[in-house]
Amino acid sequence: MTAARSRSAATHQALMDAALRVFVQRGFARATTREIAGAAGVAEGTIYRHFADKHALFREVFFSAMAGMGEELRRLPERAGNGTVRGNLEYLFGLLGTLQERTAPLMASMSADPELAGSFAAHVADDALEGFELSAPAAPVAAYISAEQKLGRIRADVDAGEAAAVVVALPFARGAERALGARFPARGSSPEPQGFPAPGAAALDILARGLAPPPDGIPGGKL
Amino acid sequence: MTAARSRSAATHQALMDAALRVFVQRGFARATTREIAGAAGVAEGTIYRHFADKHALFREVFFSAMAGMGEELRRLPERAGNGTVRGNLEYLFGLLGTLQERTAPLMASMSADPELAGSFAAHVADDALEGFELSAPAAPVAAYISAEQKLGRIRADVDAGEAAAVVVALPFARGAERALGARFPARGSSPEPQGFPAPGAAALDILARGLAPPPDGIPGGKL
Amino acid sequence: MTAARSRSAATHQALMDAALRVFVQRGFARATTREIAGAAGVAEGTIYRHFADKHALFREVFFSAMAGMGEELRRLPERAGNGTVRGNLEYLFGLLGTLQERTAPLMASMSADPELAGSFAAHVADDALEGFELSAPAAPVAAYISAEQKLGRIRADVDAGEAAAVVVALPFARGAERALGARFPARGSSPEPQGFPAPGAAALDILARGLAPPPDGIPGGKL
Amino acid sequence: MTAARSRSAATHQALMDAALRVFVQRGFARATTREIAGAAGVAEGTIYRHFADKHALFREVFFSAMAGMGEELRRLPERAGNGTVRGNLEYLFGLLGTLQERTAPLMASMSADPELAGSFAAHVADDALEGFELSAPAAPVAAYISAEQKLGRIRADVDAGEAAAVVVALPFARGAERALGARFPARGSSPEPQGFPAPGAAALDILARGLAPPPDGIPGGKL
DNA sequence: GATGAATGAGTATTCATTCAT
DNA sequence: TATGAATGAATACTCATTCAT
Repeated sequence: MTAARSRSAATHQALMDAALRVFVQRGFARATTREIAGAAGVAEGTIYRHFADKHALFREVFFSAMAGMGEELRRLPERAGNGTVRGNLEYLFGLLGTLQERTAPLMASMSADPELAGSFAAHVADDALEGFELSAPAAPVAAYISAEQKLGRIRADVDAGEAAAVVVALPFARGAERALGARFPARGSSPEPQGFPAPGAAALDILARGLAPPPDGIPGGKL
Repeated sequence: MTAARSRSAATHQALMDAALRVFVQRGFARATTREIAGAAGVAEGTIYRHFADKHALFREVFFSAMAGMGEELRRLPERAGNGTVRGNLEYLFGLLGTLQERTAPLMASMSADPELAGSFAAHVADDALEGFELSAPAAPVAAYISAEQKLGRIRADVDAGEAAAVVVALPFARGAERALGARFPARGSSPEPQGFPAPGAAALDILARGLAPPPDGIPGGKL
Repeated sequence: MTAARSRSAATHQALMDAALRVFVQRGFARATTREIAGAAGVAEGTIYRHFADKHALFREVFFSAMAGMGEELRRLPERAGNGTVRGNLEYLFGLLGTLQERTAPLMASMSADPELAGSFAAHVADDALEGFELSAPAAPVAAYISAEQKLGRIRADVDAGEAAAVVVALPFARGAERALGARFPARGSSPEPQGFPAPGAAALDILARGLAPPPDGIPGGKL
Repeated sequence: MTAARSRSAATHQALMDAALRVFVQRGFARATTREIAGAAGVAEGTIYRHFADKHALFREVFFSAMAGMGEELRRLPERAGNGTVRGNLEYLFGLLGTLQERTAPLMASMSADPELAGSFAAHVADDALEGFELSAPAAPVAAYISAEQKLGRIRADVDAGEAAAVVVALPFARGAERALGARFPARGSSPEPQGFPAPGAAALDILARGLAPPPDGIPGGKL
């Protein structure tokens, strides 16, 4: 029975891995159950012993792709006061970059397919979400910014929520563009994935400066 | 003959309008030629008198959706030195926001479907692109920033290209998230399209401050 | 009016020519009215001013392809007694060869498409057949053989009808095979149209000998 | 597993049988996958579990129709010297007649449809041809004639290849004409399949005489 | 007479899903 | 559990034919 279970679990995992590969490569709509089963080395019918349907398979793959990230994100506010703000933003960018890298191609399938998104939304509660809210990696970021504001390391006169949105937008845009760029065979020019450059030192500088409190005695100044 | 031509042109436009609606509502993959024809009030076969295939229809719809935007974007550098930097960024956000609003749902279909993206990339040269480069709304923005740097209105020690990427990321992320949010029936809570709030005053402040030159005599300071 | 008529007649002929080309190249089933109209340099709808439908166009093309041949064939019996039997057979082979060459590809379409054949059979009486019966180029040949038998130049103990069938079969088979061979890209070997070699001297010899009356005083002999 | 396999094999065979019927009755171009599936008593999609596409189905049907014939034909030269030449020709006519009867309607579809013929030619090497060359049932016949020539039972001064072409032409023409005749609803007259009569005793006599060596001491004589 | 835009029934093919083994 | 043959509804696309101009 343990053997049976582990065999089943292995099949399950093989299916998830194969599905991720195929979803990323072809997109959900063009990913066929036949190809997924083939890539996993099982029969087509086997998919339906492990997942209710193609949508369910996608959901499970998606959740697995962002597993663990929620936990790290929720711990972000604890970093307030430690190191430099810029350093913490850098750490956050790394976190969000990884998340984007993992989920951007899958996300694209969802935003391209309302039916899929609908089935996803409908089942979000049923599956284990581990506290990660889809549209809100911004929430823990806002909490972090708020905490830094109380410590005087981020200027007090910006709305923490909006600031969080700005911060989160950067790696999001980068990931999305990179995912899109990967779809284009890149005619002639660069074989490298085009799109926005990774948010590097300059991007961090701009954001950090934009958030930094004004030098003592000097107000924000005109813009 | 004129009547015939105008009849044909009317059908063409009806098809484009209907296709845009259906592509946005269902996504390219689930948009059927039958539904598009039905929405346009013509027979299915009529589609193929006006467009080589579904991909060609998509391309034309996409180009039409971003018509004119390229021109306005390319004129951005002319604004350097006029008004305030913040004001110009606000104008740019409006421009990019409109562009995103129009193209985001179509863009999603492309990033979700490599075959579609491939056919798009393959035909980009053939269709009238009006100078608008797909992955580079950032280029004219970089030119604008560069010009402002020469005028001393943006600090000289940031890379114009990276700064442009940061600036462009904001409306992009907002548009993409909004498009994704629209896919979710929003269980219970807000009927409003969720996602990042529009880049508002706070976002502009942060960016403008991050780009602003240091007060006289004071270097960039530690971050 | 004469101008109008001749303009119309020119269009009619252009259509016939174009249709013949396209029917031969693509076969009736794959020949589209669009391609035929294009090849004739007229609009698609124009076809229907000159022909009731695609079947009618085919019929007219077919009849035109074998125009005149009937007359020559019917005069064959007049050659009995003139020249040599072998020489007359050679002449006949030339005649039938030409006929085959012209009609074989069209014939193939008919034998491949019962509906087309049916519409053809149904309209045979309505169109001008000029005395040419489809399945009976054998009839005048049989008459010729009969006449030669009476003159003692062909042995009397063969049935004229069956002998005619044998004679007619040769160019028929050659033409059919040549038409079929033309369909095959001829992998590697000869770029020439394969198939049976043209009925040449040897074939004529065999037939002529087979039909020749036995030498005086010697019966047919055992076979 | 055995059961599954036999079930699959039965479906495969049912599909082949049904396809043969429908191809013969309607011709390849007008044979719809729907009708074939219906005739086989399976769903339309099932066709594509057994055959790559309609062309592949046609090819397999065609090969199956001429299965075994190649073997018998290749053994023809072994008959040289046995029985009478006329008897051997009669046997050959039977063989070729059967082959024609089976393949003529399918052959017609190929000669009427270059695309089909092309796909056929392109895949001939991939499928098992069992040594049967499409355009050359004449080859083994030529070998037989050659062998008889060495034995003095067929006159030495005819080219074996051309003689073979003549011999083969007879059943070919008869089969082709019969197939064509079957397409015509036979207006009024004979309900019997029209066309050339079967190559009967007379035809055999003519050929046998044409090939027979001259009586001792008498050369071929004038023709 | 000629046009060519529009039609819409028809076609081959795909693919998620089921179910007997 | 796993299989894979079978399903059948759905889909993009074709093409002979019509008809208003």
